[in-house]
Amino acid sequence: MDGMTLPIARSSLPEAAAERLRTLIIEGELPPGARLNERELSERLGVSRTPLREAFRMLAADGLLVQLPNRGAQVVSLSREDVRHAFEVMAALEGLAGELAAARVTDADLEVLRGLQHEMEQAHACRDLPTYYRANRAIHDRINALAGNPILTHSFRTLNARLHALRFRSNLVRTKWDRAVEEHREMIEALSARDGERLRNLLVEHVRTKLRTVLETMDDQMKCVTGGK
Amino acid sequence: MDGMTLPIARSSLPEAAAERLRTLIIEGELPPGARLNERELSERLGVSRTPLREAFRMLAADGLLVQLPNRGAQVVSLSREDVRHAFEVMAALEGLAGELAAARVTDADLEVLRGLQHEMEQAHACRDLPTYYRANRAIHDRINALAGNPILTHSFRTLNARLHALRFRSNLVRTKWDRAVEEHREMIEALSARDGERLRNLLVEHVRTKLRTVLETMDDQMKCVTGGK
DNA sequence: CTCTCGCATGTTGTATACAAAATGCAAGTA
DNA sequence: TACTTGCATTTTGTATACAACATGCGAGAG
Repeated sequence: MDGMTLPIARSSLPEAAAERLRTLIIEGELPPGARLNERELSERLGVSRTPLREAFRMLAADGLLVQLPNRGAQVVSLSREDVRHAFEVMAALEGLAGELAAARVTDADLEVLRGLQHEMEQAHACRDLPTYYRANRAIHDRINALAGNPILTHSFRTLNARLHALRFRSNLVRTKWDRAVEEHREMIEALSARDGERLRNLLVEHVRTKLRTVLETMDDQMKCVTGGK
Repeated sequence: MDGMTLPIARSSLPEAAAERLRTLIIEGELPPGARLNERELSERLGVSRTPLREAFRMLAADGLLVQLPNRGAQVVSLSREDVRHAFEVMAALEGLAGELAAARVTDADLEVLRGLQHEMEQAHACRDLPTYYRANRAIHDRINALAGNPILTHSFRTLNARLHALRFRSNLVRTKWDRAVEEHREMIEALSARDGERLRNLLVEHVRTKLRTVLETMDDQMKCVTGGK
């Protein structure tokens, strides 16, 4: 019998620990800059230091931690420049995803995307930010999946996780929010027309716009911290 | 005194081991598919299993190893599809690098690049493949560095390492070699003109051409293995 | 009073011992 | 002969002990 090869992939202890830590970082429980004490964390996660250290290595490779020799690991804290760099790469990756997706998308895929777009627009109309973000992310994820390139998807996810660690609750100015929704509509259009180049350009521009928004949010947060008094 | 903060970065044992393994893999000493016995390797590298396992995690994150729970690590072996995916992403990254580089390149940078181009053309004239490859790689590396985006550079290097593990001795057909050199000349031109878009297109096309070459080489090697008798 | 040096304490780095899982082989059965 | 089953051996996974290094504090000199 064949066809049932390589099914399981039971997660190992280091992987499980890494997954747990990833969540803690992205949820903000372990904030940027936090130092990670091995003994303390290993007790908290209920594993010994050995698998925990392997988990550290994995997260460091993902860019969520930085490890300093003999001084342990700490949660990465991104500078303005880091964010800009990450978004630049992100834009290129999303652009590629769009280009590839346009060449492979089926009518069934388009239906799903239109459904998500609809959901997103409703959330926009109701000013329901959480639902909006969920639908928004689902759309981007799906376009990426459509590209059918695991390496691309992996890079995309990794970069995304790094940026999510920032936890910018960008409380979205009306005009920008409106524009983002409009951009999404155009993206679906380009995809329907199988116009890869146009979709690429739209996505690149979309990500660049988001960068500007995020940077402004970071500035605001800076102001709150430094000039608040 | 300030300005001398964070200079050192003494390499830790796991990092050193990872670096060593990386070399062994890329040089082909550890061929694709090879299983890595922890005890044997730890003796060979003169470290214990603990740091070696951390090295494994790092290399796995780079995509040079795959780790199967309870079954150890083995050197990745790329399928045709994997190669195509890697090159697709590579093209996007190089394209981005070109675009950014064109916006930041100085006249001094251009002089260096023209020097490398000259070196490459001479190697081409002399049919000196090793020198050609070295100059070729130097040019691409430099364009990437010019982009001034560490995240981009890191992704680029990582993907490159993965592909180098293939060790395709593409014995370069004349026509393709000529064309590659010509493409490089155009790239320097676009860079001189600070034409980012053109440079991006050239680089994307350049990488796609290389993909075709590599795939053909892989096919040939396949033929040698399967149909050689 | 300030700065430096040295020690005490805590934290990370590595090796190793032990546990758990997988692998290969041989004997037994259909 | 082909296939299964169980055991011996090998290999990986985890915990822990010990060593090396970093950090912070206090005493003493300038």
